[in-house]
Amino acid sequence: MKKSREGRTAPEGESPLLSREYWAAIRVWYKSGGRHHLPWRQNATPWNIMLAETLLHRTRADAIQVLYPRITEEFPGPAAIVKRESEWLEMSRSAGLTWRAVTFVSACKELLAQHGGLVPSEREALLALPGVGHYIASAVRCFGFGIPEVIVDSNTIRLSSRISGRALVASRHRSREVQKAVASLGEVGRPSSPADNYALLDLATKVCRITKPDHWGCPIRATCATGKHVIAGSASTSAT
DNA sequence: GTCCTGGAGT
DNA sequence: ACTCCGGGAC
Repeated sequence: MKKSREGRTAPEGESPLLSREYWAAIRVWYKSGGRHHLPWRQNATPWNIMLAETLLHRTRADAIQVLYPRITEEFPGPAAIVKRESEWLEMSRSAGLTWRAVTFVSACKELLAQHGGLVPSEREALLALPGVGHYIASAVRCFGFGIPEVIVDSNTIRLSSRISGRALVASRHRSREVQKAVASLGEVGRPSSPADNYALLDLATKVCRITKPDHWGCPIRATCATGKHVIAGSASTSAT
């Protein structure tokens, strides 16, 4: 009921970065190039997503991939985490967490105390949980609840930056500028569906990599400022 | 040794 | 807005 932020007018309607045809190309690429095998995508409940995103925070997906099935089996909900806290801490420590795992226990206690042990879908309620910021809140809402969201993380910031050719500083991911830039990735500039957001994340990690981006394997290279530049350059100066 | 990543404290 | 956190990959 109260969605209007205090931003004066503001709606300048971000122009979409990707046309309908390029979104179609991304979806085609995603069918074969997406990381559909990631275990937290198989059974994407709000709890599983919250757990997975917490684990993924500071670790690579490969490392969590092996640990995740065991953890979800051992801890199917916040009650299990609270009940066997030391087991949780020990198990998650091997993934390279520490204080984050402790924070997660606090979040689980709040889930039990204030949300009947269930992960809430409201953004404000999610953000109120310890260790849950904008990224995890959006991920839980989108991947866990199926609500279209703009996922702002280093991957989508990098995508937006390279496609538009506009430099974006990832450290300012909370700034309005970056939020809008990432939002413009969505078809018609709106929040994307879970599948589309998975596609963006996979494209970012597998093709639009931090180092050595695979421009030639990119389904949207023709509309990407960075891709166009590189490919045009290679036409005259290939070699090396 | 350096960088990486999102949240929180300052 | 800036800085720290903690382990792994390189």
